[in-house]
Amino acid sequence: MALQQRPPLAFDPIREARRQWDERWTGGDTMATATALIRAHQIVMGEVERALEPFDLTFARYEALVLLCFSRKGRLPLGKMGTRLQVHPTSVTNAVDRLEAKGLVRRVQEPRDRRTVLAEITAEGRRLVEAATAAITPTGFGVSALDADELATLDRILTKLRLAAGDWEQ
Amino acid sequence: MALQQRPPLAFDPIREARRQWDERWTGGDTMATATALIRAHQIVMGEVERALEPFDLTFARYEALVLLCFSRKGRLPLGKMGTRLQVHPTSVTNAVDRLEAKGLVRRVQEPRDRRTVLAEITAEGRRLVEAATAAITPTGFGVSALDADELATLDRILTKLRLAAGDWEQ
DNA sequence: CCAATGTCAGGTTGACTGATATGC
DNA sequence: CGCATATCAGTCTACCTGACATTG
Repeated sequence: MALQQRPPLAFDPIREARRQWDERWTGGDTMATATALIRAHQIVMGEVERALEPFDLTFARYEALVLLCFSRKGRLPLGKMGTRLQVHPTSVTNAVDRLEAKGLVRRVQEPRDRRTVLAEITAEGRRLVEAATAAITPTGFGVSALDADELATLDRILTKLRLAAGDWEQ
Repeated sequence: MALQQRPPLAFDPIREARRQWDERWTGGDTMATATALIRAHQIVMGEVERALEPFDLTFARYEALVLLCFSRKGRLPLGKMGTRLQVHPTSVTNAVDRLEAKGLVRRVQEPRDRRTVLAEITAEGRRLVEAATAAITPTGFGVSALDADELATLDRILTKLRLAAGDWEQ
C-alpha cells in the first residue's frame, strides 16, 4: 500500500484545502486533522512496507508474526489474533494461510476446544521476525522526523482517540 | 475500508505490544506511535466511510469531488488531481471513471494541450458534495473526541511529519 | 527523438458479506 | 436448540507495474 513517491507541491495541500473549506463549511479543524492523519498513515505505511518488501511480508502479516512471537507459547487462537490486531476474522484466516504457505506459522488443533484453531510460529518464523524487525527499526517506522517529545505527545493524543473509539475498556 | 466494529479488549493492545517490544528490541517509541497512527487511521476512515455510504461515495471519490468543487472553474486536469490528492495516476482515472458513470463529473478536453483531460464537476456533483459534507461534518471526521487544543497539536505534529516526507517544498 | 499525459490490462492486497461445517 | 469458531466463495476498493497511443 502506498509505496510510490509522488512529485512535491509548492504548498501544503491540506492547509490550502482547509482555507477553502472554511470559506464554505464548518468543521475545518476536524477535516484538516483527519486528512493529515490519513496522509500520515500513507507515509508510515509506505516506509514500513518498503522495509518489509525484501522479506515478502506485508505489514499485516508482520504484525501477526510479531504477535505470535510475543505470546507465551508462540501460538494463539485465530479469533484472539483478530481481536488483538483489530482485523476481520477472514483477514486473519487469509494472513495465516499465507504465512503457513511460507512455513512461518503452522496451524495446530486446540485439544480443549476443537472449534478453535491455533496459529503457531515456527523456528523459521522467529528468524524472519528478527530479520524483518532489524530492517524496520532503523527506519523509525516513518515517524523518525519527530523528536521524543513529539512522539510522546502524538502517542498520547492518538491513545485518547483510540480509547474514545472503544478499542478497550477503561 | 475498515467499517466494522470489533469487540473491545480489557487493555490497550498497543501499550501491551510496546511493553513486550521493549523487552526484546529497540525503537518501541516509534513502533508504538506508528501503530497507534495506523489504528487511528482505521477509526477515522471507518467513521468517514460510514457517513458517506448512503451517498455511494468512498472517501477517495468524495475528496476528488471536493477538490473539483474548490477549483476556480470546477475543473482540473487529472494529473493535477493526482498530485493534489497524493494518489496514483491510475487511481485518479479509476475515481473519475466512477464519478463520471454516476453523472457527478464529466470529462472535458483541454483545447490548449490535447494530451490533458479535465474532470469537470456537474451540477449534480455539486449537490451531492453539499449533501455528503452535511452528513460528514457532524461526525467530526472520527476525531471529535479531541478538544481544540489536541486537534491543533495533532495537526501541527502531523504537518511536520508530512513536510519531512517531502509532501511540499518549504 | 524525448518527455508528458492519460488509459488500459493484469496482478496484489485487505476488507466485507453471506453461507457453511463443526463443536460447545 | 442457540452460540461460537473458523473457513470458503464471491465481491469490492485501492494500489501497483508495464505497456501503449497521443500530443507537445
